[in-house]
Amino acid sequence: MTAARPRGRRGQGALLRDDILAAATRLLDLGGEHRVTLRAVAREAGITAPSIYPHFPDPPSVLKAAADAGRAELAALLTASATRSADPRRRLHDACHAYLDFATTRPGCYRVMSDHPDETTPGAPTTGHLAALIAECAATGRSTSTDPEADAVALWLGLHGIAHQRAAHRLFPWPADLVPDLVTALSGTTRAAAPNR
Amino acid sequence: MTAARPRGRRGQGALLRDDILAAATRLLDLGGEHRVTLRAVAREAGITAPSIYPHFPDPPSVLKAAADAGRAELAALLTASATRSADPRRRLHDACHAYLDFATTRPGCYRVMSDHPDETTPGAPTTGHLAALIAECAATGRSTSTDPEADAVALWLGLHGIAHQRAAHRLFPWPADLVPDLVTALSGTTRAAAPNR
DNA sequence: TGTACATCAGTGAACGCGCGTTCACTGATGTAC
DNA sequence: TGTACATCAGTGAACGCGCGTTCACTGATGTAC
Repeated sequence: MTAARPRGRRGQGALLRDDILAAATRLLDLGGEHRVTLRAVAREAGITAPSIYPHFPDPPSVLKAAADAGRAELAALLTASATRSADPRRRLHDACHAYLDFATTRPGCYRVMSDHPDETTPGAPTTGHLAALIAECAATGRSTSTDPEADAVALWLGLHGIAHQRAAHRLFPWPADLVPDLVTALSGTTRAAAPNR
Repeated sequence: MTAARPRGRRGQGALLRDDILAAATRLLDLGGEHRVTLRAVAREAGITAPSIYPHFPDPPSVLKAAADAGRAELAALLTASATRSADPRRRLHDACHAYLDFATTRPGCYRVMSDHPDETTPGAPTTGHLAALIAECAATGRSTSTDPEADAVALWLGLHGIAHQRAAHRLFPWPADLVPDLVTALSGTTRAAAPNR
């Protein structure tokens, strides 16, 4: 339980919404979805439970908002990863590692993102980024992909499989080149340029 | 709630264990893990809640037992899938479809299997089957795999990604050849013999 | 500038619910003599 | 063969807990005059 939150000033009520979301995300990454109850979130945010109602109609909508915030955060990380290399193959691998790093450092948030997905576009924001990168590789002769959109979906699903099972078996000795091999196979890129990571 | 279960005869007490497990599995596939409470399982099995204690020490152990039973069931399906074709490539694809069919028809059970995994060997029983099939393909020149164990892990993770996200987006129009393409890419088999399924 | 008032951002007590868990018990069934 | 008894497979009532949700309220802050 956090120290009591000072009462907001008039007109600043919306600030509490962010505090609630931050508290929920903290609980999520600490102990998983079942820890995110209205009362627990209120305790974590230093307020009382009824104070949540003006900002969220019910508990599921808090989780949905946390998932949406996670997707926005992941989108920013993917965008940032594209600035770290000039080689499109390298950028593709960097994006995949950014995805997996997010899943590792924010396990509860990652999980709630797949359990409360963006219903209209599964894979958002990941598949869009990956498709663009695969298309770029294909356009410059670095990938044999003829359908970057479909290959991006397959690659995303592979990454999700890795992220999800890794979270369950943190100590298991996974194959050494699991990630680069999977990325290479599913993106149709040549093995030669797999980055040394 | 099921009709009251007739009281077992003397010496038949262990039968209730199977009834409890069956009730838990039913709830699992109907509504997910959070529906599996001791009281709900007891209602579904037609008994009272305290009757569960002689058979399971606590709620998590019921879920763990359900996951173990699911793994045994999946192992049997994978074994059965290997009898349907003489072509190793075809058998590999059949095994992958058997895996995905299990995940589709038993969603709650599949999910609890990944949430309560066999801690010593992740991927059991799937990776063992897949590794043998990939090795067979490689031995007969139908796969370029040089490390069937590692490739089986990657393939399993890809299948898991598909199974897990499909469950969340049942109506999404996934790429038409998603499964055969992913299986082919991750197993190193040649595209020519992908079965028409 | 002063003052009455409306509003905003919450609080705190209370409710009913389903849960896990305990305990004493019951009644049918098998067993010892 | 008959009968007393031990045991087994459960039952049913009760407990304390955390939960979601409601309601009347409070006290600081801004606003109208």
